[in-house]
Amino acid sequence: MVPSRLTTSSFAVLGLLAIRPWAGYELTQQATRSLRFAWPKSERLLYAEPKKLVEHGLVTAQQESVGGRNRTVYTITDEGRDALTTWLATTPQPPVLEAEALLRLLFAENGSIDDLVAALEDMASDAADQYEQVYAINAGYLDGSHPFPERVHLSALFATFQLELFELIVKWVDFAKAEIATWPATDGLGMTAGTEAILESIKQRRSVLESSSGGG
Amino acid sequence: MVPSRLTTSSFAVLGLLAIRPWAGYELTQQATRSLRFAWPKSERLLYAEPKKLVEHGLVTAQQESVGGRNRTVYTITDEGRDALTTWLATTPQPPVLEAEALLRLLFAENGSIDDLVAALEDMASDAADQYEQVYAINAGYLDGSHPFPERVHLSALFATFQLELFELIVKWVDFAKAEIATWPATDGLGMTAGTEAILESIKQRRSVLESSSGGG
DNA sequence: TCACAGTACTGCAGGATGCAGTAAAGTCAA
DNA sequence: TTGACTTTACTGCATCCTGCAGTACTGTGA
Repeated sequence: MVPSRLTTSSFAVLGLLAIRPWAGYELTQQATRSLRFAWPKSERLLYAEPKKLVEHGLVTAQQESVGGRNRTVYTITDEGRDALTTWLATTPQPPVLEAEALLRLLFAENGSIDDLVAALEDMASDAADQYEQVYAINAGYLDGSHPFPERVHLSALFATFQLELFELIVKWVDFAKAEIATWPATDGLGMTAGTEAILESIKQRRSVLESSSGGG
Repeated sequence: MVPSRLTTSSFAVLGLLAIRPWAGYELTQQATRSLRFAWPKSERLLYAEPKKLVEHGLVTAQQESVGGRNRTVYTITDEGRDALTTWLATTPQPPVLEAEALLRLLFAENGSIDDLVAALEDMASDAADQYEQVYAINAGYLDGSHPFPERVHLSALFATFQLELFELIVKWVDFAKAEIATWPATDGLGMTAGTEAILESIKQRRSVLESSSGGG
């Protein structure tokens, strides 16, 4: 049978296997914890990916007996390391954000002010929790407690992105709540003074990107 | 046959239909354009959703002949409006970010510095393009050119989130590039002076959320 | 008139998710 | 030591969702 094709998720798992060998279960735990904010995937998929990698010869599987119980430990092969390196030289997919709370903002005119505020507060609360988690983990790394100390330069840089993102969400929700507090209703408002001010401030904002390296 | 269950994507389409009736094709265009940054879904799904909504009685379908060609126009029902309002009172799913470029940062030790920088620049370039698009559309709304002027208060508020997010990405990539420029290689660096400084600054950051409304 | 872009979809293979289920081992308390 | 509960260690299946190819007709400019 022809093996199914390798996806970004395959390389996500392969990347973990490049750090050290993992059992299937460990892999799902590790991936949901450490990749949650860059490449969030279901446990079910994470169990399936290493099998696909074995079919492609990028990984080998060993049955192990720990305390009389079986588990499968996966180890990356030289071909696997090559495939990972090759993949890193390709172009990544653009980032994708899925935010149900923002969808509710766009359609807020069909619900109450309270519903809208509650949805945004949920988003902020999730972000605040995630901020706490990332903060707690990374602040701890200063004492050398990183599970793979030689990789801390990568984790730390990634953490700055996560924290800035969660901070942005929390702060934006505060801003949005202040604006919504001036609304008498969710529907039919159109160009209020507040909206005009927001659109004017957008127009002023422009310059921030011009000084940057952006270019496409 | 039992109709398949309504998903968040169903309500996304229902939300568009609450604004005005749309043909299937228009709906896919409108959804990919206006929901791209809150709820990005495939054209294929967007064609299927209104049919599901019809099965549930939330929408009606009319065959139309425009210039001898057929198309199906969908119109929301009263039940549809009720369902939308009910949905808006429920709790939203937490936001999800999928960023392949960040995955490449986490596994960068398996590739070159240039590969890593290129991946991050791709992400920044995508974000800069999206910034331009959102900027252009929203700056134009000041002259009253919004296709649904009574909804501009919602679009404008949403736009502030998008612009801040894209700006964050572009600026963070600049920061990350500056840090990476100090690296002699991608692998085995561990706790460099730069990494220590980053982790220290994370520790100092903490206070920013404490003044906010966050709380879960 | 002919190519090409836009309108207006459908079918299908296969990737991804959620949930339920299986089963054995560890953990804690009555 | 027995029983309840959690953790380890997965698999199967229905359904969801995506990407791609394909169909077919209309409008536009050269």
